[in-house]
Amino acid sequence: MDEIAARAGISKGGLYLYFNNKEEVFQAAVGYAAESHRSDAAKKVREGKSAAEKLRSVISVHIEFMEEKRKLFYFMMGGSSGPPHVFQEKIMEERDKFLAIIRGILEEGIRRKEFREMDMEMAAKFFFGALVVVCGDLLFMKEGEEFNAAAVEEKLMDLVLKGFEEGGGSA
Amino acid sequence: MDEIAARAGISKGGLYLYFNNKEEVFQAAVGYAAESHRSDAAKKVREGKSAAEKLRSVISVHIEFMEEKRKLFYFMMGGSSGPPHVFQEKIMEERDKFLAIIRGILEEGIRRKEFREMDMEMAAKFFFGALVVVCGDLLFMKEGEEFNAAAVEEKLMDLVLKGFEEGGGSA
Amino acid sequence: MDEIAARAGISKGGLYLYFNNKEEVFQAAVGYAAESHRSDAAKKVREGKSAAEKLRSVISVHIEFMEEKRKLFYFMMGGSSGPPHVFQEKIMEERDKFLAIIRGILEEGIRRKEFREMDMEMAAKFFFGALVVVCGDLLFMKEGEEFNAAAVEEKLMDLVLKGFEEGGGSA
Amino acid sequence: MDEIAARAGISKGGLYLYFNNKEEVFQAAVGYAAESHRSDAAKKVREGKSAAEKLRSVISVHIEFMEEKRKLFYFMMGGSSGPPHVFQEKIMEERDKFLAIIRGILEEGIRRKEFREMDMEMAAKFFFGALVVVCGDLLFMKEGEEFNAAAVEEKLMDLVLKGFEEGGGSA
DNA sequence: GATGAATGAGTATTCATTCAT
DNA sequence: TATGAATGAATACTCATTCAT
Repeated sequence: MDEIAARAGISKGGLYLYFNNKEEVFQAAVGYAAESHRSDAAKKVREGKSAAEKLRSVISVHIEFMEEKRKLFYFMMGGSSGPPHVFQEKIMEERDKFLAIIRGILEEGIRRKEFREMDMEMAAKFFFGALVVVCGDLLFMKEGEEFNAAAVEEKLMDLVLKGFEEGGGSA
Repeated sequence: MDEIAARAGISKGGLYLYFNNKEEVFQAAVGYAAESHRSDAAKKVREGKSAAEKLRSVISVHIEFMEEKRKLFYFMMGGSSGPPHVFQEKIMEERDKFLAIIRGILEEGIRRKEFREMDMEMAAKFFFGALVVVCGDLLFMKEGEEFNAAAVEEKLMDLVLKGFEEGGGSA
Repeated sequence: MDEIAARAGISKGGLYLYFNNKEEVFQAAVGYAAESHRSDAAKKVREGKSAAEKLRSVISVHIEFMEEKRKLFYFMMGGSSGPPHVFQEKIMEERDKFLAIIRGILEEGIRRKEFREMDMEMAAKFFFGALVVVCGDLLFMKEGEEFNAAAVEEKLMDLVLKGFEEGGGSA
Repeated sequence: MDEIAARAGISKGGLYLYFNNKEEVFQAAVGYAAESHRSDAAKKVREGKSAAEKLRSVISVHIEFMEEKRKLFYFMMGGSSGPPHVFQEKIMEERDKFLAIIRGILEEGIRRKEFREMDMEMAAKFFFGALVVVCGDLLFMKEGEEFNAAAVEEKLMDLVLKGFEEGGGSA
């Protein structure tokens, strides 16, 4: 809390005027970041024409998020005090809201026959997991290193849409 | 450390005969688990005929791992004290070794024309992320709930191989 | 201080316009309560004909005080922060003034041959202690419970005047 | 806790090996002191022939206690953390056990016709209050001052047995 | 004068680490 | 070798006090 207060530019006691304990600070930080992430995603998704285009928007928003929010990410991992209360309930809660956005896109894609029939619950997690791990590298970039967002976006979409298999639909 | 010593059936002081500090205990635990995970995976992978079959083996081994090692997983997440020392370097290190196995399978698949050309670095992370998040639910299963491993395996493989797109090669 | 200010109907900062610190607030509160207690006692004592009647007045005023000033009493016991600054000097100071009133009654009683010769310093404390502890129960009365003031007064006076011994002067 | 640990000659952490929190330290200290006080009193009381002699024993034991346990008394008044949880429940609890001893003596005295009929509950508090306040002075004695225990004992017993009234049984 | 947001010294509690036995 | 009692640095939280408005 000392450090958080210092970074926030207020006193330790001041933190407690707005939050009752560290858990609440944590939740507020996670909640705020997740909400802005989702609203960024939702906005860009709305602009997409096809479901595929929308998925691509989610990817690009996530990449931006990872580029900007490194610090917050570290805080989220350091987490609130004590054991990982069921793996940081707040994080899981926000994750689930994010998964809902993805599921929405999948539903639309299936309706439009852009995507094939599939277990959407799982497919959403599939996409989310792939996205998070692939973009996770952004947290470990050194000063000089480059991260070609456009290329990552392209390749990720390709894998998501066509899978690994040779002779897929793209042929 | 009290709890770790108790579970290990030795004294707290005894722990320090074998490890210099908590970080080392953590690293040993993670290292051991990851190694056995990898060797289980490697063994089963060797039995697979096709690259696809091998990827499927990775999935089934991971599911077993998650079912058996819940406790360890919590420990890994609770982690050593303090902030995510560069996101738990040891975990990342072991992850990278695991990614290497996956990359190996991908290479083979591409060579055999089973899989198409792709950025293997990214594809490995893609597969790994999807696998981890989809199987992460196993950590939150309640006593009574069921987890149909065979079905999960099936669906995951299908998504990995053919992607989301309608009219893929499976048709 | 937050709570005190709130109860006083002014702002926390305002408290510091009238008092320099919490200790002074405490002293003022104790002083005020003690003074009004003493003046109530003194007035009723003046109306008493005999010394015994006057002692009885002290008892009845104290009972009223305890009934009305519970809250204040808790505050006095919670006290200012830290260790009992020589057992709350202010409280002792006010106690001593109260003891003086009792001593005055005893003197009068002895002069009038109502009371026998005795160490008045001690006798005053004797009376005061008995009074405070017996009436202390008032602080712990539950909502429904009854406290028969008249009966308490009667019994206390009887003990004070005649003591425990069988075959005392009342016979 | 820092200070308590220092005085006890152990480390702050060490305190927590034996007590779970400050409240428990407080209770243990009060409990221990009260128990030894009561057992001292009980022992000396057993030696007394008459009920009066027994009451006198209680007085003399209490005087010794006050002389020896000043420090503890200060601690008890500084109390555990927070507000006077219903006036320090533990203290009240121990006080009640002490009152029971006094009541026992009173019962015996009444049975033997040494004492007259009276409300023993109240009489016990009466005696206890008088005793505590009269002997409370011991806490404030300066270095040079004298406290004549025998004289205090004598006078207190006289007041308790015969009361204030002129022409009592002592005549 | 009056306010209440902001401060930071102070305190109870935890837990990785040590060391006498 | 093995133990576990003891340590003390670290940390979340409180609350009397201040001061810009």
